[in-house]
Amino acid sequence: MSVKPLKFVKLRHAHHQETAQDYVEMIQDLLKEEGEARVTEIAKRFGVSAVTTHKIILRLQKEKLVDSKPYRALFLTPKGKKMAIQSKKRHNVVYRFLKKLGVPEKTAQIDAEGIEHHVSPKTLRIFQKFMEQG
Amino acid sequence: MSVKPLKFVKLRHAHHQETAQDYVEMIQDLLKEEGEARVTEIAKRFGVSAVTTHKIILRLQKEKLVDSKPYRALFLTPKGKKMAIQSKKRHNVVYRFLKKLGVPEKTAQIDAEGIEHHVSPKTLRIFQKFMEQG
DNA sequence: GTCTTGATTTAGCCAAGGCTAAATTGATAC
DNA sequence: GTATCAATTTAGCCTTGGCTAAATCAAGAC
Repeated sequence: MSVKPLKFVKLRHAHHQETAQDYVEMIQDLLKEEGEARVTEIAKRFGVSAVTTHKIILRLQKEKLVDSKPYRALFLTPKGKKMAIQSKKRHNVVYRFLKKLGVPEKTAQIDAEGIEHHVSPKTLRIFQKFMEQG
Repeated sequence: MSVKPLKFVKLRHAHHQETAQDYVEMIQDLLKEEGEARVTEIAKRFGVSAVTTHKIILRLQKEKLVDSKPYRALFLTPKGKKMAIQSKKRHNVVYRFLKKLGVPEKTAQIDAEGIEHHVSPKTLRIFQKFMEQG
């Protein structure tokens, strides 16, 4: 058997993107639902402290995904918006795919949250086709 | 819309288990394939340094999943063996499920590696049923 | 028995994502 | 205009999982 680090290397890279994707998605949801996105509300929804959220937001600002002034609400940059839209789309495909398969609502929600970041474009297309036909 | 930290909290807990599961699976594979499991070979297969692997092994020893004496090969405790067997089983179900769906070999391998840790027992049973019938 | 060599371990660094406590600020009430 | 209060930020700590360089050890060569 040959040695295959590739899949594990990819896995580590995926992990590094997960937080960013979850956060931009959340910010987009809040902008839509509440009209604005604030650190405290994000923290509450993720179940972490506001400090943790704040630090992650700082990183996302450095990565030009999030835009904001000190002590003010958060916005997405065009880059952040694009990521949010793509993430949400992928999330929905995974979630609907699981439900179509017969996974109960709540379980589908929880599992989709974990699975979505590890579904490659190829697999996603297959999930989508399955939903449309199956 | 209500606030739901639960799914994200579960996600963080899942992450904390991932490394342990990947490592006990790998150790089991090496014991079977090579007769013994050594730090260097594990590191090579995961694509990380031997030092990183060593530190993770130390943690797994503290958690009573791995057993070994300094400078010697690694073994699984009964607890570690049990985890390895369950992980491998779940991994195989996810992998075969993806292939059954039509995902190509290599993609199925990569995606399964990321997805497996986020598939709940309920969803896993549905995957399994789909394979047996579908 | 000693030497060499490759494997393992230790030391010490970094980033990410957790936390609490304390300081700062914005906005609202008065 | 000032005081208050909640939200935000800073400071400082922890763990995990990365790394390189250096020290230690086991095992085979001689």
